[in-house]
Amino acid sequence: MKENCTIYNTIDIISKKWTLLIILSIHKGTNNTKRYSEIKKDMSGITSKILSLRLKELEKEGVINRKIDDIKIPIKVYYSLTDSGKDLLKIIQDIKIWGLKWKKQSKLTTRICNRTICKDCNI
Amino acid sequence: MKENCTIYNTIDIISKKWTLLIILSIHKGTNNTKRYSEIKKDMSGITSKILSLRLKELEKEGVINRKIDDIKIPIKVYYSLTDSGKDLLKIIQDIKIWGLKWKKQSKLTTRICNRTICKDCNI
DNA sequence: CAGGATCCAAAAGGATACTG
DNA sequence: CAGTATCCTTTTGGATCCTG
Repeated sequence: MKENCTIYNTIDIISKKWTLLIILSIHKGTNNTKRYSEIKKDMSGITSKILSLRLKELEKEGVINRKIDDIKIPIKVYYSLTDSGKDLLKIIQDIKIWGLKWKKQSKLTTRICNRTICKDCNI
Repeated sequence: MKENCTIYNTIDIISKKWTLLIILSIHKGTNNTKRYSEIKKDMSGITSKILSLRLKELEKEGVINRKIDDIKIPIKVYYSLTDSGKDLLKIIQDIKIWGLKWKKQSKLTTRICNRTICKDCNI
């Protein structure tokens, strides 16, 4: 089952901690692009190790692109969503909608993101 | 971020190992209902500990219902999807579609579920 | 700036055995 | 049948320090 099930395998890709939030963060950037340090600033609590790990995984999975500008120091690295990455935004939004619909009451504060366009998530 | 983000929290609920597959398995049952042992039989590889753990989590989250029939021994326990559980099926299907669209080529055997209605997943 | 390296803590999951 | 209990392994994530 594990080896052959599309859902099982796909869940494996997208369900890791921070992953979907990272995709959202990149999506928020101008032209779907954001730099490493900007993403890190968005994710309060993430460490550089985990962030670079996730970014590597996502790049390997073809969900994001990595573009390095090392013409001048300090170098800058830009991450952007690929087409498949952009395709994930719909799923992320559906997950959000499900959460708002069914989970809003359970762990709630007024600070939770509950607008159609979320202030925190921008989705 | 962790505390207030709907997506972050919702991901936490649905991304655990086996969770979505369990939901699918229950969905496959007659009237969206399935017994513990039947679910276990569906998930090749899962242990009873993990299965009962997931079922408890999902019940607590209001995604599934648990109905016990202990009139005669051996007792039987029936699990079914709640409305919020049924609502997740759409998301699961979208995840599958995403996986089939973007991941089919990457780790592929012909045995992967790739029909509109999957033989393994029934979704 | 964008990470890599190292070490460590915690969590998650699996194997096995047992029970009302 | 539907789980528990116990023990153990693996995975994951975090803290801290370092570097081209």
